[in-house]
Amino acid sequence: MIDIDVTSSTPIYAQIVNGMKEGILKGIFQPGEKLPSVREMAKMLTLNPNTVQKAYKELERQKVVVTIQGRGTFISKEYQPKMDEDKLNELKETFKKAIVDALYLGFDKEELIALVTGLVNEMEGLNSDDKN
Amino acid sequence: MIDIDVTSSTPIYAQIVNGMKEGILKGIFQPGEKLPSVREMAKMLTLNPNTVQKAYKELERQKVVVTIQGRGTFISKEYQPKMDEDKLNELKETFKKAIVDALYLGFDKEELIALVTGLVNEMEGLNSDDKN
DNA sequence: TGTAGTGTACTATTAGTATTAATACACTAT
DNA sequence: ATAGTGTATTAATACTAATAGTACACTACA
Repeated sequence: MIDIDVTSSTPIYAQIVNGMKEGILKGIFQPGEKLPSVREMAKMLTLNPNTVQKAYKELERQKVVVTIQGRGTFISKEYQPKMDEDKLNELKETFKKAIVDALYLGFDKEELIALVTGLVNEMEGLNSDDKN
Repeated sequence: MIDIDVTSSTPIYAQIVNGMKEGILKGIFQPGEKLPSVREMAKMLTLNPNTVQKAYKELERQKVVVTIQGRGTFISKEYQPKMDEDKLNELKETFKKAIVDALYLGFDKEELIALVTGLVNEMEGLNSDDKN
C-alpha cells in the first residue's frame, strides 16, 4: 500500500503522509473511501499504532482526510487548499533545493524539465480522465 | 550572503549548504574563490562557528568546496558529480513530494511546469553565457 | 621565530523530534 | 454488551541540531 523506508532520513509518519497524498492524486484512494484503521495500518506496515496515528492526524490537519469518532478515517470528498504566501515560499524552497541537487548531479535544464514533467504526468495519470 | 531562517524546520547547517550550492550555480561564488572563514561566517550569520563548520564539512564531503589546512575553504574548480542510482531515487522522491504539495495547493500541470521552469532559469541565469 | 589567522577535533550541555510502549477513555455499529 | 473505531496521555529511548568552550595543527608572513 505504502512503501516505508525505515532507513530514510524522512520520518516514517511523514512518509505515510506523503504516500497517502500521492496515492490520492494517483486515484489509488478514492474520495470518501475508508482508510485502514490506525491499528490495522500499523499491523500492515509493522509500525507502532502511535506512528500511524500521528500520520493520520497530520493528514486531517491538512484536510486530506476526515475522521469520525468511532467510525474511522476517510479520504476527504472535497478539500479547498489555501494558497497562502508562506506555503508558496516553502514550496519554492523545496523545489529550489531539488533543482540545485539535480543540477549538481549533472542534469541540464532540458533534462531537468523532462524529469519533472514525467513525474507530474505519472502523478496525475489515473485521474486525467475525470472531470471532478 | 545567505538568508538563514532560524524558524525553518530545515536545519541551519543545511540552509548554509543549500545556499552555497545555489550561489555557486548562480555564479555569485566563483570557482577557486575563497569562502569566509568558519569564524568569520559565523559572525556574519550570528551563528556558532561549529554550525558553520558542519556546513563546510558537508560541502566538502559533496566535493563542492575544498579545504586546505591553515589556508581556508575554497569553491571547487572542478567537481564531477556521481550519478548513482541511490541519489537519483532520492532526487525523485524530493521532487515527488514537492509536486504532490504543489498539486494540493491548487497548481495544475501547466502552472507547475511553468513554476519549475522559472526556478530553473533563475538558477542558472548568471552562468548561461559561460562556456565553462 | 613568533604571531595571527586558518581548519580541525573533542567534550559537554540544552533542546527538540521520532519512535516505541502501555494504558485508558469516548464514540459507533451491531 | 461487545468489538472496533479514534483519541489522549505519559513514559522511555534514541537521535539530531545547536551552542559553548577548549585545545591543537597548519599556513602565511613580518
